Amino acid sequence: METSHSGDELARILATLANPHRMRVIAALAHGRNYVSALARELGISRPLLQLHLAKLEAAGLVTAAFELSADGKAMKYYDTVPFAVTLTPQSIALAARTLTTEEGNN
Amino acid sequence: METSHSGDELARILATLANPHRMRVIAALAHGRNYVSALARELGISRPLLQLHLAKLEAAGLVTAAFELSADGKAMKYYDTVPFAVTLTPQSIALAARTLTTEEGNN
DNA sequence: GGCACATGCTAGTTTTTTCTTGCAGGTGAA
DNA sequence: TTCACCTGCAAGAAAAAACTAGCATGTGCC
Repeated sequence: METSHSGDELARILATLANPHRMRVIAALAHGRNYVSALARELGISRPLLQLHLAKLEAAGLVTAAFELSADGKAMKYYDTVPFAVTLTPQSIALAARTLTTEEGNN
Repeated sequence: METSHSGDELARILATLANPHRMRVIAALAHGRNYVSALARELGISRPLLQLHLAKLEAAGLVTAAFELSADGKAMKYYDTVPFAVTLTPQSIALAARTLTTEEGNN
């Protein structure tokens, strides 16, 4: 299910998804949840970089994070995808554009 | 109708749509085609800036351009939206991510 | 203790994108 | 000719995003 987004929300979602790393993160998490260090190894990127992308995905509401204690007592941060469905058409863009809050008045 | 996109195509489409100015351009053109100078006035942005955004929209295949002679013989460049429909879900992202061509092997 | 694993954060660099400014060309009409 | 339109392009500045490197914390196990 998908509620309708404001123009700013939609712009943020699109900007977030429009990145190869983040697309791969979504793809990896679609197979199942994972914690950041393992995910970084799986994707072959550095952990700080992955954390940056995860933060953006979470800010856009596309993934969720949950702390969990492993069997040996370590705190792991598990990420999972949030089910979303966004349909883009000229009309849906036009509708969203009406609620954009970027200040006008530029030349 | 919408054919399925490669990961790179999808990324480009999303990056292109994820911009307030370009969303407004799509919205304006959804009401009807227009030429760039008039469109710039309508949107309240400078013509060079609009041309930049139109070029990106055209490169992403979201709008088309056509030259046309006005009644008084001036060459006008008319832009129009291309009907598109892209649905975004974790699964569709995952599918597209498999065809990304960004070189891997970074740390 | 020392190693291997987990997390977080931040400062600084590199790269990309966005935007402005300014110039060029063309047309028709007064 | 001059004015009001239309187009195109490019150089440089400004802003935003991406990325690296490094240091901090904590845990359990050998």
